[in-house]
Amino acid sequence: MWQTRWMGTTIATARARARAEVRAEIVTEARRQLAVEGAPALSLRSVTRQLGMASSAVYRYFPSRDELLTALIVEAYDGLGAVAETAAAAGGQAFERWRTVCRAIRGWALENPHEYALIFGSPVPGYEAPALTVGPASRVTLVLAGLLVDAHRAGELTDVDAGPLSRAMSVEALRLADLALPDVPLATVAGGLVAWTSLFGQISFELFGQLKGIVEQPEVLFEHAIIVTAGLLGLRPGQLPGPVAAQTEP
Amino acid sequence: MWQTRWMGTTIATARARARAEVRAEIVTEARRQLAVEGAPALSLRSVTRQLGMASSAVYRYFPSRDELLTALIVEAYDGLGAVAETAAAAGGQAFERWRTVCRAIRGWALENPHEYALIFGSPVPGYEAPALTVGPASRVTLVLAGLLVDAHRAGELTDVDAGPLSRAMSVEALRLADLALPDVPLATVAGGLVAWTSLFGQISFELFGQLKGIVEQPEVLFEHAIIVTAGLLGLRPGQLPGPVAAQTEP
DNA sequence: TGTACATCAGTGAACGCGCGTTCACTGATGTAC
DNA sequence: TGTACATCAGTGAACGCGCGTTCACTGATGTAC
Repeated sequence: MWQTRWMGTTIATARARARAEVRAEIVTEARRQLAVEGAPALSLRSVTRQLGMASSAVYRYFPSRDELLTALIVEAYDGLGAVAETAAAAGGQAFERWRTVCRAIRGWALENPHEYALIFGSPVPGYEAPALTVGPASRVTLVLAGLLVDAHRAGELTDVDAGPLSRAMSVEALRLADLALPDVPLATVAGGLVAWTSLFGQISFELFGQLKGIVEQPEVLFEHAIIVTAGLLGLRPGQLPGPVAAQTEP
Repeated sequence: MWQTRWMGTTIATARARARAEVRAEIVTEARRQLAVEGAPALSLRSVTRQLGMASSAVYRYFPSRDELLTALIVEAYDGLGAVAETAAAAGGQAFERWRTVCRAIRGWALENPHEYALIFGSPVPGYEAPALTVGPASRVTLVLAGLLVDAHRAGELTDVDAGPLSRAMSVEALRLADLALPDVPLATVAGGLVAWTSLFGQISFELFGQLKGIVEQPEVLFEHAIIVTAGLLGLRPGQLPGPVAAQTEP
């Protein structure tokens, strides 16, 4: 079926393709179980059981459970990163983009709570994320950074009035600016860091149950947080405080 | 040894005391293992092993592993609550108190990372925190609320300029104000919620390794976050931007 | 095109582990009279 | 003060479980000539 004139390479490709397919099946099933039961309940045996293979077969694809976990972590980061990138690509005013990206990130988290917990929850003791997760992990962060760069270039950043930065904070901000936020004012970079941690702090509190009994409609608080954190970046809503979309009823 | 004239009650008390002591030993040992290995590695068997008792003995004190976990969660909340209360009791200007409490909370988290993860990290699938954790859990939150109430009474709150609140946000803020923040302006209540999630978001990012490779000195960013989030509450540093204490060198 | 050989995905049994929980028991502690 | 009885903390063996990982193997897929 796969034979062509270049038999050797083509057949080799077919085997490699089969290999890639099984590998993908394993990851897919693992992701499914992660989504349903959460990371602690995920085991190689339950994955292979579900796939109808011997439990030892998985070792042809992953040298250990940790490697499979790593694959899931990478998938999670990539999923979140893709969502954020798509949201940012929609364009529009800087404030609107910030809002769109924030909502997209929260949306992804609500749809994939266990994946979110996997990457933003308590670290698994004994597990050290390998270097290859760094790239996927930075996609969201780079989206946020790019947003600030664009806003600055478009002249949409107003001054941030948090008082002068401490010297040490200036050093941190300067290093980051050189890295990913060229020309963005340091006060905005510093505020951006706080907005960044706030954003995920908000989502974690919601997902991990910390708002229970205190905030009845987390999405309402989230919308408020978007506005407030935008202020930390030097972003203001358009001339009129536009309609707040997510005021859904309970 | 314990005999007195009221033998019955006294001896009964002695037995109860012994019981309480063993129970405390179990919890102490469990807490020790939690601190060293983290919650996932904590098992009844390892606790009793370390204590030199039969693994079944623990069932005289805790009907299941989850009950022991609950005890640890309560202890963690109480520890954090006590630290926050002490910090708030130090008095001073509203901004200074905010800063002191924030630092105290972070200090506790850094000293007790696994306890912090236990209460603010990813929830354990299948474990539902029982109602008796609610009281200890609210201690920190009430400290923060009290701080705003005091600041308002002392006239130390300036206006928060985040634009008008959405109607839904006003409803949330009003309910909370009635609950624990009498007379505090709704914009401050709303900002306080965001500051609250930011505070813990910041700490979680630091503890869970999310700042790695991005922020070199987390305490520097934390000090900045204190100032910035204070702004969300309508709190400003004193007349002069006072010395920032935690600018330690690496 | 045909044949001998190499590769390698997948098997199934086994190892060794630690876990939470139950249960019938022993013996010390406390109680009632 | 002494004795019969009740309570209950702690024991030790056992149950049943699922886990990650290893290993010698089979048989299909691919390669070299």
